[in-house]
Amino acid sequence: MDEAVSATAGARVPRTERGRRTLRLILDAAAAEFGERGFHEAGISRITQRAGVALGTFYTYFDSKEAVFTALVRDMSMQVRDHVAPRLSGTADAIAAEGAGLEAFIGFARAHKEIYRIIDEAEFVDQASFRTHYQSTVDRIVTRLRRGAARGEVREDIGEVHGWAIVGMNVFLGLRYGVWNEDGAPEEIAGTVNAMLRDGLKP
Amino acid sequence: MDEAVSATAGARVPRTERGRRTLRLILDAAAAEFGERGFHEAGISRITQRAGVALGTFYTYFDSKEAVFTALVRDMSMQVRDHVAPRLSGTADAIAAEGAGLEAFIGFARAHKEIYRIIDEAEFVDQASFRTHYQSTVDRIVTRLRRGAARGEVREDIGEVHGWAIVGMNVFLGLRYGVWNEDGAPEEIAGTVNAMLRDGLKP
DNA sequence: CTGAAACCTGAACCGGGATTCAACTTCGGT
DNA sequence: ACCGAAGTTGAATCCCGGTTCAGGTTTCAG
Repeated sequence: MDEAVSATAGARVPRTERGRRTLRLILDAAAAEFGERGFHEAGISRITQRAGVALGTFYTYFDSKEAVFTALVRDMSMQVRDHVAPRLSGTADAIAAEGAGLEAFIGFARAHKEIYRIIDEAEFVDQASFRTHYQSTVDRIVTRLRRGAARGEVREDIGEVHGWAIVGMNVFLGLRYGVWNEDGAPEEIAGTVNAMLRDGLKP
Repeated sequence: MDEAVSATAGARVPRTERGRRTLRLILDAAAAEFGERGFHEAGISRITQRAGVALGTFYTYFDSKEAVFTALVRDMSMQVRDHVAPRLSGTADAIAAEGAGLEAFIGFARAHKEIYRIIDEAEFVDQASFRTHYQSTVDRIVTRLRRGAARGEVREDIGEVHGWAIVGMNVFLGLRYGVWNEDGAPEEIAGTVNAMLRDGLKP
């Protein structure tokens, strides 16, 4: 975890170098704690222990347990985007790009199994963050596909529904083949989905 | 809510008529409470108030808060299946059947918005129930598609990956177009997905 | 009718953990 | 050097809700 501290809106901004260091410690500890135990089982005191700071220090930087969580959702959201984005360019066409996106996402999920315990648990802890994350993900997908349509690579009638369908696929495949069990190579899974996305399921 | 009480394994089985009535009251109250507030915000005392019984009565039927929740997940899971299954037959082919399944699911989600606060929150409260539900859903989809493949209606290489992809699509579309916002007719959404499933996204 | 099992009641218990705060230490600019 | 701001500390406070239980009521088989 080496997110830019600037990314963590909602946190009180440290004025000194020491403060920045401490905030980073707390943030990383929180990601680990929430990732392992989920929001409700996680404890502020456990977070501060992990971080190696006193309990009260936490409240120098965050107003509440919910506040760190929100900051983390935002951060993870950006991490996913930044990890997937570069893998999209250099693909043959818009459909191949979505396949590459899925492959990158599964890889990310394997390396950051805490992602579901943070972003997805937000559905039940901090709906606003959850919706924002997925809506913007959908927006990016739809934009990419429409550009592909303009280039004649995909059908013309791309809409939000396609975006939500693809996000849903990716999320569940990431959970099943990234977090729960690492059977199957990401490339193969992405390949299967790619074929389905390109030609459909008909024989 | 009028689930068969027999469906609720995990609950202590009532011996008298009065007992069966009370258990049903608690179960329905719990579904409403969990549906509105989510697992952690829900309260046993609030459930018993809704049900119109004393606090202690709850523990005549369930060992813990988790226990009712598990019973409810199982019950909702069966309700979804029973609502979707009949809509699958009478469709033109295996691909059309999946479209019909999605349409039925969105309808169910609109009528039972508590579904995500129960089945999906189980990912963070009772993983075993969550996995069982989705694995069996995937199994059903894969079985259907393979039968379709045998009839020459879909491609031969159907595997688990296709099943998880379809479930993921359905879950996210149900959340977006069933629970969050009812814009768009289920038939249209299902139609869009159907076209995608049949022919893919290529022009 | 009757007595034992089944059921119901709700006040009291209890543990856990989020949040506060007043005293103390370190930092950084002058 | 010095001082105000920034940061740190952890014991104490506070609240909340899940669970227990001893005593009462209802049911129903015989």
